[in-house]
Amino acid sequence: MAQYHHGNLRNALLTIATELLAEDGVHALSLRKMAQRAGVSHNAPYMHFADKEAVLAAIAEEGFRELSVEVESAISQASTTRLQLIAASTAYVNFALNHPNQVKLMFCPYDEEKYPSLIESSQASLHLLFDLVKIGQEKRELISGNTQEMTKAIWAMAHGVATLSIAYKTNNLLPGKISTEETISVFIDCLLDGLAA
Amino acid sequence: MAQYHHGNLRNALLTIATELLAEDGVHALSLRKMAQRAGVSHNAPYMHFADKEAVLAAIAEEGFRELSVEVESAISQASTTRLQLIAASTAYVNFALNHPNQVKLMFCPYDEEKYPSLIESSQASLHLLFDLVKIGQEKRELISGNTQEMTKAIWAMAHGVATLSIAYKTNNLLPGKISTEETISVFIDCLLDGLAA
DNA sequence: TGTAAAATATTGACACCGCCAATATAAACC
DNA sequence: GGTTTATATTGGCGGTGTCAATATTTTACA
Repeated sequence: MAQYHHGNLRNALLTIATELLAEDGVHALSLRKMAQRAGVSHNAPYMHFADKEAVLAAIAEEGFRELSVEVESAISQASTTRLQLIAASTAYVNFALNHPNQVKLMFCPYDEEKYPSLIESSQASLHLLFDLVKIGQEKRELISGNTQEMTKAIWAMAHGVATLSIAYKTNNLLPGKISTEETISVFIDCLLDGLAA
Repeated sequence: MAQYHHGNLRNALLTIATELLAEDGVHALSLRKMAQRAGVSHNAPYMHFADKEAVLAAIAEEGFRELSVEVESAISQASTTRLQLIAASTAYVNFALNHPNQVKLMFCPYDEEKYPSLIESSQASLHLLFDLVKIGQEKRELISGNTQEMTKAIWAMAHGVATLSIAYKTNNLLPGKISTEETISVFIDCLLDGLAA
């Protein structure tokens, strides 16, 4: 028998929302459809989310958490700084390719005061890369320089590959190359070794 | 007196749509509001656009055209390849900061068969950068190597800075630096000179 | 020039949406 | 046990994309 109180509606809604998002994009994600799939009334979600944007922010936050897990795992399986940077960036891009609609939500402008935990989890993701660069510098595998600027240069490159890969998913970003790792490897090598003659 | 036939409704709608998009984001862009502002009935837009997506694709296409103009102009005002790359990337990022919602539409996945002219204009934008790299190689200011891969590495970096700047507009991507050009200059130098020790 | 055809715009409708208000039910607390 | 609080429901409002049918204007051709 159906109980009046769902028990764990917030989590159930988030799971459903993430599914809807992955299946048909953000335009197909509606509070009413979420409620219907969860077997509750069309207004039940408003007990757990202030509005639709709050749902999107929660999905984005969860995305940063999952991204951090994958990037951290990838880093731990590589030895040199160069290989770690390739591994981390590959994980970043693969995550984007596996969750394109979620990643789009992750990099939308949100009100920081409304969603402080979102900012927190996004900064945690970036911090993984920062530590990588810092250790690389200490190991003398990277040039000494402003760690933060170097981190953001690498981040920008990985993020650019990720977002462009999403936009041009059908035709590979780098024709001829097959895997994400090969593609990323080329770009990270460019960044580490430089393009100037 | 108001005429039954508008005369140039398609262009008028596109102008209005671009305004609505810039003002309040894609969620505030509705066919009905466009029609209302243009002074036509709520179904008149369907004479000129198959559906809402077609409007978004048209806005994206126009965006690539404007981007090309600005990037080309920036390139022509710089001398060395390094300065041209900085100028082009700065123009790219500034365009993104000036038209954030439009840029988001420009880098969504579209059906290539539905919007062939959109693909065309986007490739034209990328070609500007490709030519820049190729000439840089010929002038021996860039290393010899796969021109396409190098182009896309630079593109990815510029695009990453652009999209991250949009997402984190409020707090500058690079605290301490002020202008976009300074920020970009740092990153392009990273890419040209390399980060490996 | 007159008329048929095509292009353009309108009215009306439907299902869906986010969100608000009022109400009902269940749980928690003392 | 009774009150307070959290949770969920019903009902409704204005807005949205899109379809169908209709009306008007322009174009094209005889």
